[in-house]
Amino acid sequence: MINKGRVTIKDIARDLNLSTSTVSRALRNHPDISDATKKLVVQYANENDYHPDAIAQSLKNMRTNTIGVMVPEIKHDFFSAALNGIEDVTYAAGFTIMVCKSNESYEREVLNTRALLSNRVAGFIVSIAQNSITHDHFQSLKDKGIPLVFFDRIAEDIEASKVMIDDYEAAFKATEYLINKGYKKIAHFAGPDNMIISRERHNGYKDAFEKNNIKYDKNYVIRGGLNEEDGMIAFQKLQELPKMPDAILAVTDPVAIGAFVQINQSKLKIPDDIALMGFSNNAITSLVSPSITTVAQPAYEMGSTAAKMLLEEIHYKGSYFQHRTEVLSTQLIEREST
Amino acid sequence: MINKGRVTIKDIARDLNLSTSTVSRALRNHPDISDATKKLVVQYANENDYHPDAIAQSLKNMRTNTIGVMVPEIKHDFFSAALNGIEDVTYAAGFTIMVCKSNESYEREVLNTRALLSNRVAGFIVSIAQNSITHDHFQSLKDKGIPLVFFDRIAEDIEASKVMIDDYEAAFKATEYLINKGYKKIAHFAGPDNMIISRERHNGYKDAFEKNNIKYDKNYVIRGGLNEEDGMIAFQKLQELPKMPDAILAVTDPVAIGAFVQINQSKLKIPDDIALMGFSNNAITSLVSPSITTVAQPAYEMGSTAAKMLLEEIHYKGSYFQHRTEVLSTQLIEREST
DNA sequence: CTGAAAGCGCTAACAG
DNA sequence: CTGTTAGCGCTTTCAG
Repeated sequence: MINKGRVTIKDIARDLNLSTSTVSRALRNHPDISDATKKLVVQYANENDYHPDAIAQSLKNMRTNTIGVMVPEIKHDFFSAALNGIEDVTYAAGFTIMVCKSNESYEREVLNTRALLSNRVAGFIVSIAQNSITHDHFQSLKDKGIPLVFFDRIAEDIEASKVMIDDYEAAFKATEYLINKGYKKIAHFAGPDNMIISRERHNGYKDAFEKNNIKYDKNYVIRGGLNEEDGMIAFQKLQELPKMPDAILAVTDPVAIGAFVQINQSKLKIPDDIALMGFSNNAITSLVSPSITTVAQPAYEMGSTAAKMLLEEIHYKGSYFQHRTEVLSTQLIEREST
Repeated sequence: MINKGRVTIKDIARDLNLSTSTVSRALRNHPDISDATKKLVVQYANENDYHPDAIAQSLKNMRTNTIGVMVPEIKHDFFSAALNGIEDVTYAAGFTIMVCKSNESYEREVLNTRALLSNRVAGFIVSIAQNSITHDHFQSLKDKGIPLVFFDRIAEDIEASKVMIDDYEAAFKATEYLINKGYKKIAHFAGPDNMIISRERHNGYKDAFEKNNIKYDKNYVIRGGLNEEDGMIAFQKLQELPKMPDAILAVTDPVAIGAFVQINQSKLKIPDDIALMGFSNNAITSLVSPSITTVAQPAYEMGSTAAKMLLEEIHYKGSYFQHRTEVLSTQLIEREST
């Protein structure tokens, strides 16, 4: 056994005086093979701890049972929940996932795409990095005919399956909820302008004012990133304004948490001095005190849906796969912070 | 181009009137090849978007640049932080990770081990499932000569590299801290007895009483799992006791959070009626109110250290690799709950 | 029902 | 400096 105890089909064939093709067929339960031979081979394989070499199979079949997943971060609640959903679905389908994180960096995203490509993953599930400049690396996957599904942070300009929520509507409703609660000066901690989720949420926020005939104050829109540090920074910027708002709508829960921490370090009280609202329903928002009102985003389902759509495309036999965009529903969760 | 636009060495060789071996060597910057040929080949490869097929390389070289990672859960703070550390280190070394989760299930752990094995991962990084009965599947990896590193949830009976904290000492100090704070009846929400981290933490807890000449009350040890639901259940069991304790030491932060939620639903107040202490320093423990005292466990470092040790073993050229056990240090973080 | 042979993409002796 | 050849482990025609 040259390869450190790894039993191959060849070994079995030799020991059993059969050809490799017969062994291969017996193992895959091919109808041509007699039951006697099958039994013999399978038993021998089990006894000798034979396991097919997925690498060799992949090379031969020109396809792997691996799915490439790229997320900006692993540690964030939203993404780790989505990963959970992806893993559950792909596991059930006999696939394994290669997980890469872009760390919100364009360069790392490009390099990881290449690495996953080199590993001939059967398909990609991607949530785009905050700093992603172009989408050429994703377009080239489509050009190569590799199935690709985006979730949450999607690319509009690429024809692919997508899983998202209605960010516009969710932000609109969130803002309207605050307005109805009586808040008049509502600030928005927005995300980067190059990201669709940021833009949509910002637009929803903006339009809620219009519909309710309230003047929209540009100065109350603080632009930044999507993570906790960004929420801290945004609140600091807010404090430099001549007049503080009476509510904040954060583009994500991490941003809300960042703001939460800073607010608690100021003399302001939530919700009396300033209300706070997040976006995602991370576990933490229900546990802090006061608990934070937020928009529940079905992270696990977004992941599992993306995985299901990808598998569908991978298994699709026809010539032209019709891409869909699944829009999952959100839910406003009212808590103590508003 | 038969394989959907994928350029191979063969294609380049044909178009450039060279042999495949020359192209292969030129691409890998082999000294035998003339600079002129190298330049020609490399340029052509770039222009035509050539990327080496990692599957074919792996088959040929009998090794992949993939590392198999198995965790009980992805979503938990501790594991997602550890995954982050693993991903950063392996990415820097040019490896990609295949991530599987066992869902705390023995069967799934075994199946995943097989799947990763089939994919010929260069090595394994594992944190064992709560319900893992035997470690045969891991032993068989060692038998096959595949590098394996355990972190946090280790297997004592397997000779492999390990990354852990001194669970005994950490629990001992945590308990002693509570004792010194004046708490007399300290309950322990312990983990499953088959897990080393549970046993060690339990032993540390127990011995702290002995050293301080305090009687240890078996009834105050509630055994359960390691997750949030388990903390909830444990607290319910605790309430059935004739006399409530004045403090709880939870085996993990999720268990502490579960208890936290239940306590808040009872009439008891933290820390006046009952103190609460966790284990890991999950982000959430600092944000809830009252914030929870806990033992900081360096999750990211445990992951990155495990990855470094694994890479070391993978790259080791000698005949006998000396396994180490790295014990990372913990830190007691005092907060409002005690 | 079974076997021989070719080939997936790549690398590495071995020859020139 | 470059080419020929064989082979990694597996599947799959094609031929008996």
